[in-house]
Amino acid sequence: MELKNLITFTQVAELGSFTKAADQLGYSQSTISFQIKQLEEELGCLLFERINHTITLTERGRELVSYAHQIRALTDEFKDNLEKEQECNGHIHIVTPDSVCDEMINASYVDFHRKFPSISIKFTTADTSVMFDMLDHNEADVIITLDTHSYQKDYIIAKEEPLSAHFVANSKSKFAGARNLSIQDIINEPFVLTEYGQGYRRVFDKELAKRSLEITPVLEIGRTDIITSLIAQSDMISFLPDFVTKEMVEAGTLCYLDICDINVDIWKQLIYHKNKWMSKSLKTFIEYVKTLEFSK
Amino acid sequence: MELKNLITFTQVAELGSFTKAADQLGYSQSTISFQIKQLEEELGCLLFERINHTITLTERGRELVSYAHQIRALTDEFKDNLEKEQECNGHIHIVTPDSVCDEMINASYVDFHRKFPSISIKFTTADTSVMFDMLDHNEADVIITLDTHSYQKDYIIAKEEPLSAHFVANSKSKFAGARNLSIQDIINEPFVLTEYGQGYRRVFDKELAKRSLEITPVLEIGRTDIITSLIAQSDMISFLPDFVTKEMVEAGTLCYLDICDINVDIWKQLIYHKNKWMSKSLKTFIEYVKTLEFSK
DNA sequence: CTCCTTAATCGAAAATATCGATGGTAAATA
DNA sequence: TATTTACCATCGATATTTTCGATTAAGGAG
Repeated sequence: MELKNLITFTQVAELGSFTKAADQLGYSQSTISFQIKQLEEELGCLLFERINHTITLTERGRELVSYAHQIRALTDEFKDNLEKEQECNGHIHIVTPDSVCDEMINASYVDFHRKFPSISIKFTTADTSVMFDMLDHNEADVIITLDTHSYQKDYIIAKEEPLSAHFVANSKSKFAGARNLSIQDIINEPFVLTEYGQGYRRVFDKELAKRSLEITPVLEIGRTDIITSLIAQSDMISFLPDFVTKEMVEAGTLCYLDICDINVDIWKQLIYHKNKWMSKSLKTFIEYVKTLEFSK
Repeated sequence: MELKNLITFTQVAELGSFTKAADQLGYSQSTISFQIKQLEEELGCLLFERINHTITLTERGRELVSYAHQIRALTDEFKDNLEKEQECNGHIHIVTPDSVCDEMINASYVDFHRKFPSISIKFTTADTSVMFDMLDHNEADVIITLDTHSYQKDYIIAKEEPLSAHFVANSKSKFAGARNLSIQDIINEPFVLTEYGQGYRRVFDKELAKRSLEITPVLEIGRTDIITSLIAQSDMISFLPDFVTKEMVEAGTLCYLDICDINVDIWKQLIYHKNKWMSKSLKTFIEYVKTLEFSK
């Protein structure tokens, strides 16, 4: 039972004539005969009675008219919805490190939701490698990484920015205000760092390794908000991107340490898979993120 | 958007695999690819995302699944209904003379309805010629005629019986009990006859005409129940099929007149059009009527 | 590193839909 | 009454569409 035949059928039923339906639908009359016959054979019942070359709907035919209309209504409704959706709604799954998630929720989410209320967003946090796996398995629509400035042919980088990062401590720390410190000066202090899984932590470790140095942190944790609040209450030191600490530094709670002999190259990248179907909402989201100052 | 494709689509969505759906549906895998592609092109949107040879439903795809299920449910419901109807229900339009209508309603309808409660019947009364017109225009499903023993290639006679008919009068009539009367003896009495439109009335007139006789009835009326009750209360005479008068004759209210020199050949016939679609209910009805004593 | 699975693609073959012409019938018209 | 018109069924030829099988490319598992 194909939709095409059903449409022909309803047209015939409405017009009460094969010939008229043929004209209306742009078929030849024999085609209409064929299509109706096909329907009748498939359903195993007569839909029209033909007596003296005029047709009358049978009982079954009348019922089919009703069903056909319902089916028609459903397909129309679906197509209407499709067009409306061209407008913009849908779900987006975005995966980021904890820190970025925090930042985006605090800084941008309310605004985004106000502008595009019909786009629903799911935030998940994950390690860099997991994020790429998720892209590969289409479990994430976009990811944001804090890592080296990487490039791979399977992924598209929608936006990227170098990120400045500093060693940070409580502003009452003995290192606060000290000028031209060396990494050696602080290497034995108690460190709180993000998990190794986070890209920029790996970049950081690699940079130390170049100098044959290594830090064994007293605490490793993904949640950067927890790290900053810990540092604020103790003499621990961390190494964090500025966007995480900026607020507290400006408020005078934390301060950057002036370590001159290490320079970590971290990038913040907005990435999606090259085969990703760009729904309107996904495009909208990406365009929106592009307007943001990434590392403010 | 053809139903075939929708079925394929739902199967793919359910199994999460083109290949599995192909196996299940008995298609080759390339056919599934083609059908889905066809759907996607027609709808102008991606239904599945393909990343690394695995498929994921898109937002639209998920919606289509829901619509497809609804459509599927509708067609299933229709087909179920079809099968149930094989059982037997529907409407039958039967057209008869007044007299037959009366008889059938009184004698058989209650029984028929008890046996086949899901068959609804519409009775209409009409003249013989109108009845045949109605068959020709498929306005009547079956007709019952009281007429000559006729045969025409366009019609199928499902059942037929010769019908005996008598001149009848009030049992207190001066002719009651009289033996070997001639038509001449009663030709000038006041007659009440059925309308000329009823076949057997025409047969009757023709028979008289053979003898160069003619009756001008004092009243012509289709309703034979009215004729009989009139006769019962007056000295009028009528000519009626026995099934109409039998009861009152047995009750002693009316009596047959013993007219020997006229013999009217009337048949009761159950007729339908040769192109008529024999629905189960129509078949049932006809079979039922065949079990009846037609002219009891 | 190899085997297995997956989906896309392509050309050939098969199946199907469509058309136009024809025929028969009934109704409308002259 | 004869003629024309309108209607649907049927048939053979044609056009279109669908399907298949083989191949390709790429990831995943062992």
